[in-house]
Amino acid sequence: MTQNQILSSVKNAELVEIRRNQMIKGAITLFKEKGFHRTTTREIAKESGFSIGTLYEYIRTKEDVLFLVCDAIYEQVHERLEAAIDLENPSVTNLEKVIESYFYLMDEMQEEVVIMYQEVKSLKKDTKEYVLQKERDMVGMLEKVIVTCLPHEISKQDAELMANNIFIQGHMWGFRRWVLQKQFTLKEYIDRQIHYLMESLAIDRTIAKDKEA
Amino acid sequence: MTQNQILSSVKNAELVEIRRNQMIKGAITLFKEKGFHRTTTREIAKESGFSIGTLYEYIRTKEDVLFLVCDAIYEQVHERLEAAIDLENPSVTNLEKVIESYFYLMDEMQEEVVIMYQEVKSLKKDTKEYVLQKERDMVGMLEKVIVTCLPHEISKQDAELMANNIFIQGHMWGFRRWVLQKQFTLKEYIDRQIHYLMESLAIDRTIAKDKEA
Amino acid sequence: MTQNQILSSVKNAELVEIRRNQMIKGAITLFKEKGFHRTTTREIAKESGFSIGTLYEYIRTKEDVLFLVCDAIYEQVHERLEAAIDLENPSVTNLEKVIESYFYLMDEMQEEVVIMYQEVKSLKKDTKEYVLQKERDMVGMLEKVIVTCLPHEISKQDAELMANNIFIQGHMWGFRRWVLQKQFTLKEYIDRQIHYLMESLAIDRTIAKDKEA
Amino acid sequence: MTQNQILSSVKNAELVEIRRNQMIKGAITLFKEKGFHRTTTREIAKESGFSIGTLYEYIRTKEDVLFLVCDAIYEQVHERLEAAIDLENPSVTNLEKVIESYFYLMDEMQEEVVIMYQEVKSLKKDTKEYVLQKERDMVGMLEKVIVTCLPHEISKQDAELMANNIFIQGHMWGFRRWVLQKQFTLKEYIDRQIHYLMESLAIDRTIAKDKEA
DNA sequence: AATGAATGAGACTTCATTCAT
DNA sequence: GATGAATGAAGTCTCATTCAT
Repeated sequence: MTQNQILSSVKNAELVEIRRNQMIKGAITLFKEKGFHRTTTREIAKESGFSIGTLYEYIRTKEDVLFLVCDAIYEQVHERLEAAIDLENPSVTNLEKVIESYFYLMDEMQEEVVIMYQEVKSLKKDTKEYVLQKERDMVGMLEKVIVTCLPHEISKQDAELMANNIFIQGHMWGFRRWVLQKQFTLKEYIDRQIHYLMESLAIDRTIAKDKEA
Repeated sequence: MTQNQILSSVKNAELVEIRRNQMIKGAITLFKEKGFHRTTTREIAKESGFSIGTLYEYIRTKEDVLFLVCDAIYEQVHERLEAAIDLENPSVTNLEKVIESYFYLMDEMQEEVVIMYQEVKSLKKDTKEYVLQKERDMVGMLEKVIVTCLPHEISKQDAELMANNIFIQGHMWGFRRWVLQKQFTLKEYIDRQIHYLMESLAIDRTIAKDKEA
Repeated sequence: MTQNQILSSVKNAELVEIRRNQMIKGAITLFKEKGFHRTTTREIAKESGFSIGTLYEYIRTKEDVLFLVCDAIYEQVHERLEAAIDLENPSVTNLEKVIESYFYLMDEMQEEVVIMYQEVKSLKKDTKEYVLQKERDMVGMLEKVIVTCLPHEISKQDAELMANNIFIQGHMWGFRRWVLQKQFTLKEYIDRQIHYLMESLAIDRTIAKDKEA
Repeated sequence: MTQNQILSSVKNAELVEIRRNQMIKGAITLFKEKGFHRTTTREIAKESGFSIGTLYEYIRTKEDVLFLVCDAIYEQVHERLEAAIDLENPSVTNLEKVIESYFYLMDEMQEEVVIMYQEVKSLKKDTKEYVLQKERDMVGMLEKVIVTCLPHEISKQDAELMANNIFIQGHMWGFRRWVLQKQFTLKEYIDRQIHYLMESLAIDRTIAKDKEA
């Protein structure tokens, strides 16, 4: 579905998926280590377990690999996030759980997140748009959870701001790890961040409670 | 002072500073556009207004330019931040003012910030350490303001967390501009972020007020 | 066998040998003309009949070419010298024949010898050691012939000295050609050098004859 | 006198000589270490104790430095050799003394000799001719000593051959030092070489003695 | 489909030489 | 006479991409 933006000379769709997944896995390993620009296509091919010739049977340019990687990363975040969200029973507790899940996920995907921060800009306009849209979707999911789970009204704008804040606080755990992970365990980090997020909604909650009353 | 880590064949220190500033200016322009890796040393020389030979009279390698750029950016942030901080008269209002100043600064330096996010990783161990230390210093300044201006006690850990949050919320305005700057004016963004930051300290403030009483 | 010290990205060993031989041939042509330092890698590639990219598929650095050339030259000398030596029937005549063959060989390889004299010093420690060892081997072969073919005893030291003298008298024909080849035909040169070499062993020979008697 | 082939913008002849001697000294130091091609003009200037600009006041091109160096080396050999030769009282002992002196000189000037072997070829036609002529002169001096000191007649050709042999046996001590200087002390080397040289003239000497009788 | 040898544009960097001060 | 900053041609090497097998 999503990978179809990238042309391949190989017709067998199943094979294309297999090879591209090998490629994504190999590329992420390398990008984590040395970044996109310092990684060569030969290295990607080798790490993926096939030859440079074969690599180019499945992509057209090196940038295609970057796109596949970015796409795969967001795809993974999307899946996991979706699985964590349950809008059937909205509640503040529920909101907290989603945020907690998201933070745990970001801990797992620290290095992938760093790749995104560093390399997305290297994508060409079109593919960049596409990847950024996926990112927006993800923030949108958080935003929806906020709006749905809060007991009181919150402006669209404020909801978006909170969603963005949560979003990057998740990333921050990864890309500022050399500072944060010295001072906090993951659990502490999550607890304090959620604590402050909830605090920042306090007054409104009071008002909301008044409304309820 | 800070540039002295990079060797130059030119002896005249004053001239070195002039040329390096030209170089930093030119490089930032180009890095904003196409990033460090896609910018060639020839382009940097040309944009700086001198020949490739002259460029290499003032640096040893291309990476030196990146270091100079990163160093200059943090230097600028440091100066401006320092100027904005007044610890003589600590008060919550004062804290708000510092945060506001910082956000305005981050608006001005959006693209520089993006460069840092994308390219710092390309620095070699030593220079990276140096640059990251400067970053830590900056967060440290925010942390100190928080501790000093809050009317109540706050744990070292929490102060650090808040400082980090503020720090990256400033960056976020720049590197997520395609989202945020569609929904917020700068003033709105600053207002809402400060609003929520203050809220998140609410309970404590109440306690503090109780103490005062 | 000997070329294996130099890494190649190309796996096919047979092809590596073919290309390297092209390269050695091309490089020797150019080194004769302008020396190692004044010859560019592009020129070597062109003279060898392939592109600069291909050149670097078979070597890592320009110095590798020099090593390959030095190695090939000594390899050739070695083979030819070995073929000329017959230790089954040691005799003074036999010794004279070996020396003669060696001088003829040095005549053929004049320019290669000049290359060695001028450029070996440019090799890095390791490869230089390797090449010099090969040279020692060659002198060792001459030394062995001397010891074996002389009818009388000769000290190890003297044998080594004679071998070294013969060795460089062979070279001298090439690197002092602008003097010697004006005054001597090759045959004359060989005759007179052998004459004097034999004379210098005269007394000993007499002693030897006495012994025999 | 000899340096006058090289143009200088500086008029003061005395100064020119001073500066050029500094230059030659500095350059030899560097050429010993890394050869002509790997030494930069900047390094030569620095080692000589003045600036690159000044260097170019006294020469026109880098090759001029090489010429000055080669010229100076032969000049020195020439002077020393001349001092050692005394044709007033020709005798075999006298010949031996000259050869001995020459070998001692070559021991002192080992590295300079290596420079000559490696770099003369880099000189342009004209200057090369000039330097080679000086070399021929030196061999000529040896030749003359041989002819004069030998008690018997020797053909012009043979005298030249012997002179050339002696000439390069002197060099050999330096450029094959890693072999010879392990096996011989300087004294041993000289003794054995002279021994064999004298032996090679043995028969003739006998004849000569007959004549005398 | 898979391979890997071949290609060459283009990157970084050096360094001999000049010339204004 | 001395200086050293400026220049840019030219060198080495890399690597994305192609294509014959």
